[in-house]
Amino acid sequence: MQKPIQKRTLKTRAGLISAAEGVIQKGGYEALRVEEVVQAAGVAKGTFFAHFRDKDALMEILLAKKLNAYLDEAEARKPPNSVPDIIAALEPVHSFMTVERYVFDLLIRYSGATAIAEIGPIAYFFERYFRVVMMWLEDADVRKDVPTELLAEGVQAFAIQAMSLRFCALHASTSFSDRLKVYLEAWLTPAK
Amino acid sequence: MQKPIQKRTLKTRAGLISAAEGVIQKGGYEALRVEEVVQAAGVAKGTFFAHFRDKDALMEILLAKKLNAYLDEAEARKPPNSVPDIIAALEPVHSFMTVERYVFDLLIRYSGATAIAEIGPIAYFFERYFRVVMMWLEDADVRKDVPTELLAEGVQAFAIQAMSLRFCALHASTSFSDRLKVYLEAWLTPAK
DNA sequence: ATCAAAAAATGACCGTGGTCAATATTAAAT
DNA sequence: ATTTAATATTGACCACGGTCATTTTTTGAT
Repeated sequence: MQKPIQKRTLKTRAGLISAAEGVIQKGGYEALRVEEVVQAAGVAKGTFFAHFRDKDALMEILLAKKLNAYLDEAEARKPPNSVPDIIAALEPVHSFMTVERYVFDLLIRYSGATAIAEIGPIAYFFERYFRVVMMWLEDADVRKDVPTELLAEGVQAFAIQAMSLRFCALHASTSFSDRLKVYLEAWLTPAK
Repeated sequence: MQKPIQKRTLKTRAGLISAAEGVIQKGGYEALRVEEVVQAAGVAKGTFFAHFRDKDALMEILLAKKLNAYLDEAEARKPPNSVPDIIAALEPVHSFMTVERYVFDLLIRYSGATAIAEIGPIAYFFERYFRVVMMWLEDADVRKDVPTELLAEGVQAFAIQAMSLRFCALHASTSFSDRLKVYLEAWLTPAK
C-alpha cells in the first residue's frame, strides 16, 4: 500500500555506497570499516544498518556491481567458442573475483541462496554467469553427450577450484588461467 | 634448541579442546563462544589465545579431527571402483562437511594454504582427501585419457559444487548425492 | 499553516573476538 | 634450597560489527 520511498532515503543510501567505494579505493575491501564509511558519508552508524542488513550486505552490492559490469563487457563481444577463448572472455571476471582472498571468500559464501527469500546480488550474479556460459557452450565446439546445463555447472565448479588454488601456496606453481585451461579441456573436449 | 613443552601446557590445551568439544556437542559449531569454552575449561580468556592463534584455529583442529576419522573409515574398507561406490564411500565425509553452513564455509576458507608456513589441519585434510580419491581412481573403471591426478582434482571440485548447492534454495530439489552422481558420471566415464 | 502519523536518523550501548603488560609457575643451574 | 631465566596464565582492555529506544524529519490531510 504505502511505500513512497523518500528522496532522502535514496540520497543517504547512495551516499553510503559511494563513500564505501571511496574507502575501498584507498584501502581495499578487507580493510573497510563501517565506522569509516559512515564518517565519510556523514551519517550515524545506526543509519548504515537501517540501509543494509549488515556489512556483508553492502559488500554484496558493491561486488555484484563490479562483477556484473565485467560480465556486461564479456557479453558485448563476440561469443567465444573455444576453451581458450572462453577463458579469455571470463578473465576480467575471474581476475576481480580473486583480487583479495577476503573478496573470494565472500563470493563463495554468498554464491548460493540459503533461502528463497535471501537471494542476494551475488547469488543473482552467479546465476547470470551460469546462463552466459551456457549460452556460449551451446554454439561452441564441446562435447554434446551431456546437457549443456551440466557443462556450464562444471565450468563454474572448475573455475572456483582454479581460483581456490590461486590462493594456495601448495599449488602456486601453475597460473590460474593455465590451470583452468587444463580443467576445461578435459571437461569440455568432445569425446572421441 | 630449548623447547621442552611443559606438561601443564599439554593439559591446558587438551582441556580447552575437550571443553570445546563439549560445548559443540550441546550447541553446534556456529554457536560456540570462546568465553564459554574457557569457562568450561577453567582458564582465562588470554590462555585460549596463547594456545590457538584465533577461534578459527581451534575450529580447524576440531573439524580436521572429525574429517580425518571419517576418512580413516573410508580408507579401511575395500577401495570403491565405481562412481556410486566412490560417492557412498565418501558420504560420511561429505555429510559432515555440510552439517552446518558455518562449518562448510570454514572448510572452504581453510582448504588451501595461503602461505607455506600456514598449512593448517584442514588444508592437510584436503590434501589427503585428494590422495585417497586419486588412489581409488587409479584402479577404477574411469576414463584414462587424462591424468588420474586431474580426475581427482575434478572430483573435489564437483563435490564442493554439489555441497554448495545443498545450501542453495534455488537448487534444493535434487539431493546432494544424486547431483554428485550426475557430475561424476559425466566427468569420470570413459570416453567411448 | 497546523497537526498527526509514518519514516528516517541518531548515538549510547552491547556482544564477542582478540591483545598485552603484569603476574605466576616451572625447570634448570648453582 | 636459592636464584634465575624461560614459559604459561591472567584479566582488564580494545576494536569492531550490530541493536534499539529516542529524536528528528517528512508527508499528507485538514
